Amino acid sequence: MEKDTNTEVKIKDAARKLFHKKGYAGTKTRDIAEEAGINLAMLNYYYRSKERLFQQIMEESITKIFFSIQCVLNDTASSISEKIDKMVSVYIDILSENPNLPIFILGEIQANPENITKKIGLSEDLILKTSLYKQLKAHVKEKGLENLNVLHIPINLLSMTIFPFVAKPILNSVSGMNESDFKQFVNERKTLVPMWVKSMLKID
Amino acid sequence: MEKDTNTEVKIKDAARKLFHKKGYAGTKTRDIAEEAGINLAMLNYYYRSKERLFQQIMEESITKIFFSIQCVLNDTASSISEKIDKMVSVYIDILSENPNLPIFILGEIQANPENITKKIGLSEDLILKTSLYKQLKAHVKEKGLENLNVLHIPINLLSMTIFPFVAKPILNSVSGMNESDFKQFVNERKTLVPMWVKSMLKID
DNA sequence: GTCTATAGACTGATAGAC
DNA sequence: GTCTATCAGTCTATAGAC
Repeated sequence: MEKDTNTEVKIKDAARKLFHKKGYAGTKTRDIAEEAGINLAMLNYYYRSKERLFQQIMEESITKIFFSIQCVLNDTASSISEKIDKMVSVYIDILSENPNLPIFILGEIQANPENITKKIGLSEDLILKTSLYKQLKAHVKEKGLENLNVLHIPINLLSMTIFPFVAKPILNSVSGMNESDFKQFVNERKTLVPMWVKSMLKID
Repeated sequence: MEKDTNTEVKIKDAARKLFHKKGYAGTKTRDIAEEAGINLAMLNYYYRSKERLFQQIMEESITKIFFSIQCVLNDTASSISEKIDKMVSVYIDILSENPNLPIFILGEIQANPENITKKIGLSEDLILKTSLYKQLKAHVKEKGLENLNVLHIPINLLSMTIFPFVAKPILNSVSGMNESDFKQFVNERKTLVPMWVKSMLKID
């Protein structure tokens, strides 16, 4: 067991912060060392190389954004309505604490599609095989919405939940929002987004 | 007048492609030269520096994604409904031809918020002072939706329109979509997204 | 305008002292 | 484990021939 401010942890925390903000190519190992308050040589002592350090950060990031909600999507005990509420709430909490996470992952995938999508297990299990997806398929049939491609629904849910965070700096500029305004705006969406999505499904 | 495949244009086309995909830090001048089929020295002959070339690409990109729809948003002759239809349609066409544009701009802003937001004129004119925004303010009052912060509406419109493009590589992996499936999926949204947003506003 | 060759600065990584 | 010093490779940019 190590104390929670030891060198290894400090390096990873600094790396996460800088990789998330600047991406792999935009982050220099010297910047990570400076941010962590340690020597450049320590980075290679603990993590062998910039590439290996990046892989660790990327794996943790993928886990956080893709697998955090899997238990919600696959809870066979909960209804569609409950899953929608929970999903939006969980995501908004995650993104509030990791605002740079979505652009980081999407940017790295765009720059290097083969590496990222292959390395991580992005299979059809993530959406098509979830309990939520099966419930949605049954629901649209029951409600006479057969013409609706069900995939639009989770996409809308994720769109309206994630997009305000990726557009946050622009929102600040074009609407004069400050940090506190943004917090309130996003908090309103915890109830609004589920309401809108349920309306698309004729729930309630 | 120059022929449309001259060196200067070839360099800019190559630079746009690579900057959009890899970002500023991830793009090397040698890669731009190779992609353009010209010599590295030519890049500096025509554009002085990587930084200046990037600024030109960035300005064009900002114009394309922010100012292309300003005429739609400020058309005093059209209704809210017509503006929504047009906005989604125009954006989907732009993004279909420039799929890497949103992540490029959002990524550069995240990496360097001061530079980008300040350099470009991201004032309140872009949304708060548009004809659409005024129409929306009047509409929610008329429909008894005063409790709704109007800003949620354009955010939802942009969310549901742009997000499928930024998540395209993930969508391919998790849903088995190919290029043709994606085209159809996005095309469906040209009618679905306006329908959903109008429903939020109790239009129709 | 276009090329080759190279200068000059930066970056990732390591050797070796402590 | 931590530091300083430095190597080897890469990157942007330019000088100079044609």
